[in-house]
Amino acid sequence: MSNSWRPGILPNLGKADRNAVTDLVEIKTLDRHSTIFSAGQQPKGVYFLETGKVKIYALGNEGKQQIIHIAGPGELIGYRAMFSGEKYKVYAETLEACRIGFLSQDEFVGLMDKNRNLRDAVLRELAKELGERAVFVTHLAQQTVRQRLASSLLALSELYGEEPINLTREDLANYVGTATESLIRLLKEFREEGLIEVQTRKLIVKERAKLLLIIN
Amino acid sequence: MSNSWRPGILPNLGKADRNAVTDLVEIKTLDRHSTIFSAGQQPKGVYFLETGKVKIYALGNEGKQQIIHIAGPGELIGYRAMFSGEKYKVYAETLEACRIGFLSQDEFVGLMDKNRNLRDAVLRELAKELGERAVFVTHLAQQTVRQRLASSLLALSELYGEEPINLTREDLANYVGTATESLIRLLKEFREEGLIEVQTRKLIVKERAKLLLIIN
DNA sequence: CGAGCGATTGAAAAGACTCAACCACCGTGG
DNA sequence: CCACGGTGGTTGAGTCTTTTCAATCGCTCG
Repeated sequence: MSNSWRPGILPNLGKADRNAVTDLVEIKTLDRHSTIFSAGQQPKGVYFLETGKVKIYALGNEGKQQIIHIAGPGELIGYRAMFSGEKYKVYAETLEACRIGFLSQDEFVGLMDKNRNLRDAVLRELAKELGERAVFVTHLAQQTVRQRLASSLLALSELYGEEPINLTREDLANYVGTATESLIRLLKEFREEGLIEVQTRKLIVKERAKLLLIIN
Repeated sequence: MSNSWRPGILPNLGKADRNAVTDLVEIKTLDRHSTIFSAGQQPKGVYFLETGKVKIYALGNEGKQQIIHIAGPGELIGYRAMFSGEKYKVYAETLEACRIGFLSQDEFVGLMDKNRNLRDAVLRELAKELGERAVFVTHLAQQTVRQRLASSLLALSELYGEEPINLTREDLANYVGTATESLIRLLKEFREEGLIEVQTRKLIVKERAKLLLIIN
């Protein structure tokens, strides 16, 4: 039970266990704006995102996207619906060119049967995400858009690491859960307050501490 | 892969598998307003709710509760944090007198090791809840309070079955994710529109179809 | 009977959204 | 090489939902 649990299933496995999964996939390259799967489809297996970023989003009644998660390199994608035996409730679409592999349900479940570490990692990941989502629900319900943008920028800067955050205003708005125009106005405020640096599409978090203060 | 998957882990197991779990617990009675566990505590096992209702909630920054889930008879509670190896992120508190049993982590994990059905049911339940929560996030972000109240009333009327929904205005507001006063005003509207019947604490859904229409 | 919690109402303020218009950048095709 | 079209970004104004604050009510329980 170490504290350094990283996002995703695979990053927390040892090299051998991880390779047991990744050796089975054939990596293909996908362009930006490619759909990996769509809501309503029956899951056939899981996807391994080797490089790139993928947005996972649900569609609201008026067709507005709610981005639930942005997956990064090393993550498995699409396992939730597979395990629940349901159809996908969300869409997965590449945000940039990605290298992605596929593993059929039979193969993956076969590995899980043989490999207790993998089984535990899957269980643990599902449980962890469920907890995160409880917190997320609370934030969404109780925090102002300003606070949520601060949270989002911090989370995204983790994901993007050294690179600047690179999302359209609309995607960012759909991630934060607000209107595009509201997001733009707040970005402007944050820039004027020196919290972030903005180069059109590229955002750089400058003052983590102050963003944390906004969240409070 | 039947379609009639019911909420919770145990209700979807066969009688034998279910009893393997419930036979190990010693049922105790808890009064209304009893705390089962609190955020920050280290999980020691799981709880089996034989009868009664339990609210699961997170606390926001200003101390406001966000009710994530209301558990009913037959449900297991508290497994998420146990599986993720984290401390509880949420609180569990009885909404009425309850009969509850406890099963230690070792006992439960031991059962899972021996019983594939239980293992699968746990996995499936976690995956299912995770999907539900994605939909919930989308609703919270995109729907009006009025729409969310309609959804909530429908969900709660499932849980309460024949009996009227029995929650304080504050709990209901914290479930919907709104201010108590806003909730009260909307309840009044719904009552005037004949959608529900209100007897102080007891709510009865009268017009399911019209509530669905509000959600759209 | 009084305390206190839960429920209710009114009025005002605030936060966020919508709509509409306009700008800016970029790749394309003439 | 430049005009064109389109997508994405920005701004302003007005509206509306929802929250907040303050006050009142009413029931229940010791």
